[in-house]
Amino acid sequence: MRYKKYFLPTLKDAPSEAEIISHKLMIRSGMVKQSSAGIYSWLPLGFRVLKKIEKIVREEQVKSGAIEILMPTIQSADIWIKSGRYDDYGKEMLRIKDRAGRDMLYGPTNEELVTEIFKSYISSYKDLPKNLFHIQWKFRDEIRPRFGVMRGKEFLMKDNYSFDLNFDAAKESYNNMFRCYLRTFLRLGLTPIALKAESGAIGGNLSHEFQILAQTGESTLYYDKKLENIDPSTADIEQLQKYYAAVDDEHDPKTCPVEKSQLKISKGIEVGHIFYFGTKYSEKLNAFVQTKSGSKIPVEMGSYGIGVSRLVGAIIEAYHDDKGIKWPKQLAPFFVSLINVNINDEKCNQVSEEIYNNLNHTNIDVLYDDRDVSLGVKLSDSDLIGIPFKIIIGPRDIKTNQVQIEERLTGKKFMLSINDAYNYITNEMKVFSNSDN
RNA sequence: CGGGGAGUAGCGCAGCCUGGUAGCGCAUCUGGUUUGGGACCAGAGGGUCGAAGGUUCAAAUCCUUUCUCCCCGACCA
Repeated sequence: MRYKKYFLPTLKDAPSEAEIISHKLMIRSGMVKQSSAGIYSWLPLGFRVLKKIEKIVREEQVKSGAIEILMPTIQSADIWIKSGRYDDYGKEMLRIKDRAGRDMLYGPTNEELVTEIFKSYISSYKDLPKNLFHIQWKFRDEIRPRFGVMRGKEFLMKDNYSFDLNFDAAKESYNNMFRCYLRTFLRLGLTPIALKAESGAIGGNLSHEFQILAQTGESTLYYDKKLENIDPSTADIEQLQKYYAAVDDEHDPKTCPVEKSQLKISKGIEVGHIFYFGTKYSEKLNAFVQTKSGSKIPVEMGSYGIGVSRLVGAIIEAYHDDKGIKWPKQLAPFFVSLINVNINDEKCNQVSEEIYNNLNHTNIDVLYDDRDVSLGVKLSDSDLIGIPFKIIIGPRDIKTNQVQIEERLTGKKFMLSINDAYNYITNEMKVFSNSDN
């Protein structure tokens, strides 16, 4: 992408409406624009990151056996009346009437709808288990939206729903998702902390919330040090659930089973939540399946959510410095920032174009800064938007066919020949894309 | 919803107390000089001062109503 052709409105000063660092950086880097309280437009840069996070979340779902569907944002009130939640959900639910005066709503979650889908087609134990997910915009009319996209009214959520014959199978589905969540967050570059949680409005009796560690998080977590070294491929869920982790208001130093030296305290942001709720919805909405013996029993369900748009803010909270965002490579909107120091220098242009074309042919996302502005502006914009690598092509070094490489995460800077620079970047790209799988 | 704060140019702000017809920095545009970490000089454009009503010869400024946004709390992916 050529910068001059792109739409990337960066700002030196953050609007006064933004309070926390991720919100400020998202506005300054031109990722989002607030439309009204808690509702945002995603500008090109933010949209790229959102899609990358969504892709990783999706891939991990699929790997874990969930099947993707897409349910509508607007739902009819009648299934919510059947489940009893039309009244329970209260003012958080945005209610709408269509032209015929029918009661509709903008979905805050999808238990009812997915149960309706399930029961329309599945009636035998032979078709179980099933696990359906979708990634769709939700709307919750929050009393007070805040922190930018971290607590918006409109947000992108991955939610999935498991259907099983009995409790043991449902528990296996639950544990499968538990593992999937750990893998997903680790792959996003985050340290996930799973906490036993109250299940709130969604209802149920087995529930964990997933927080990620970030200095500016909303809640204070007390947890066993060992949780920081989870290996998702070998982790034993039963074992993991025994590790201590609690939010501050549930932590009691007198009863805490973890030695003081083994106890870590950190701030966290909730990015996921999983629930087992049994037959709560299947009974009310008549989602019954026939067992081997011919009897009909309500299907056992669980639901699992990840706040995809919230993750954008949460990850920035975890990855930034005073210059801007420091995207983990797998999430960066562009992998490399190609900086032409002087667009009026013929050799600089020629070499820049050459590297730009080569990177494009290798399918490496490159932002070519071809603007006629000073080097400082280009460098600080690149730092602000958090691109992992810079290739700096300037008249001084190009005389000896050298370019400078700079790594955003480490601050490492060094000179390479033009060819080596290209090879270095493609190699970095390979290293990180292999480590994902 | 309770408590607090703010709406003046795209962004950040001053002016309001003490009414006299709007200003600064950044950004934008033009010309020139520059160019290795947010350049400089000269010039230019851009605002029904959130909205409505009132007081007054005169309102960004005083009064009333209203809308919006932000922060703290209860709620949540």
